[in-house]
Amino acid sequence: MDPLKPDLRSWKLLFTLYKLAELGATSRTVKVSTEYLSEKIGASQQTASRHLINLEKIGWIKRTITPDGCLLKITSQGVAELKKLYSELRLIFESEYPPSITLEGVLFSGLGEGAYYVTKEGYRKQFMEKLGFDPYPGTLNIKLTTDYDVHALSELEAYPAVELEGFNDESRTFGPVKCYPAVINNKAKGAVIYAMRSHYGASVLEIVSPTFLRSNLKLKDGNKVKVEILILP
Amino acid sequence: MDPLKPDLRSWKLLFTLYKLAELGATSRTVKVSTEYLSEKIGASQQTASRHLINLEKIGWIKRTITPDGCLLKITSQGVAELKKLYSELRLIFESEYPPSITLEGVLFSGLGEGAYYVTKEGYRKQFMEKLGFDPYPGTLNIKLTTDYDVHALSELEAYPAVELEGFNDESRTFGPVKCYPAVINNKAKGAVIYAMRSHYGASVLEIVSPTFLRSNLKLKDGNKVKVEILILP
DNA sequence: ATTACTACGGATCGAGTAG
DNA sequence: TCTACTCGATCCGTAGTAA
Repeated sequence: MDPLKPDLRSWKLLFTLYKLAELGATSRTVKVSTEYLSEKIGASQQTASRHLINLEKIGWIKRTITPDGCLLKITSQGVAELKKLYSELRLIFESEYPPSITLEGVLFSGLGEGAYYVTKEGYRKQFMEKLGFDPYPGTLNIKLTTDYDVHALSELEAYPAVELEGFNDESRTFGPVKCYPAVINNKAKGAVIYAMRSHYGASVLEIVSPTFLRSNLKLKDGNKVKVEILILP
Repeated sequence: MDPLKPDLRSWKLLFTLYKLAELGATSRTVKVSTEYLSEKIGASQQTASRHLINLEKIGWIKRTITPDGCLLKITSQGVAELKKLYSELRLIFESEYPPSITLEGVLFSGLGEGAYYVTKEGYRKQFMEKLGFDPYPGTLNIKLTTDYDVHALSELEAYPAVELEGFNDESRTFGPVKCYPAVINNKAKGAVIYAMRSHYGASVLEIVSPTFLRSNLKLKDGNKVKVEILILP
């Protein structure tokens, strides 16, 4: 029943809350009988009553019982719950792109040159500015193993990215780079560097992060790694 | 499990569908394991699996099982379900007014003059045009009995209405009238006529409909009548 | 590693009913 | 009438496990 950890249980209540919102309970105090509500939610009068009791308990509605119905109003907390649902759906339907893409692959040791590029001041400054972290001097190389993952990565190209500008060094030119914020193994923050180099073809993910992930996440070569790439809205 | 009649049961599946949409399954084929999905919906792997089976059964998703996860895409039918939810929420939050207001009162016999006004060609024509029905020559008078109902009726004034224009007869002038489409006792279509006359003060609802409601709904003086007033978006 | 079956137990529901 | 309690029945999520 913890509203902070929405699971199937509180979702049932959210459905009832949603139906109350349909009756106008977000803006006005509405009078509904539990019998009437039960028809709206497709359950029994007793279930409707119980739901109202629980909704009041978790603070999503304010309830006053009268001899011929309940006077109900959704609290600001309840409205916030519905708005959360609403804005998530808006993101899904109004955004051109999916909110995230999750890929999986196998960790392997690269040639160590990721570190070289990442520590170049020209890039490093931009990592801090645009991604919000100072990159650990080294990258994680993930080999994609399935057709699905390779294909999904190729789709990524069309999505909006964080763009790092190219720059000139004393000795050479460094090209522009595209990055995508990402979450590694559901835990660590980082970013996928797209096409920094094409040594490995289109089936390798190169990941930069603020910490040494191999030790932080206890990763070894050959481990499966999950990378959730976040698409900018 | 009937998708056309959303209840607590199908809502559970809609919840899972919504979580799949968050993963981008509306626009792409996504690979998710039932274990991963179970975390997203706050349930067990087995429950996630069952939900996917049921979602496929009712045609909301297309599913391909692979050795390391399911390839899932939400069907157009599934997307339609989510859009229905989305547009309902949009109506709730983006509309200035509640979608409907339900009032209750007691039927009583009026002075019979409702019939006089309703049959005037000047009004009758507009009823047919703007409300879509030819009014039965007679109205239903509902006396509101609780403070809640009287107060709710007074709020109605601020909401957008169907406006019938005034007109001139040989003998006199008929003023403009505001109407609200309504459903009587969850069954019959009709309309509330607002302030056609103020004989009864602010605690009486006058209802016009295409049929003789007293016989149609088996109503007698003193019966409780429920009127759901529909607010224009 | 997956998916998804069976068995079980607790959560939830609806009938009856009290207040 | 209304709400909401108790109490069986049912449902459904979970554990264990097969494929």
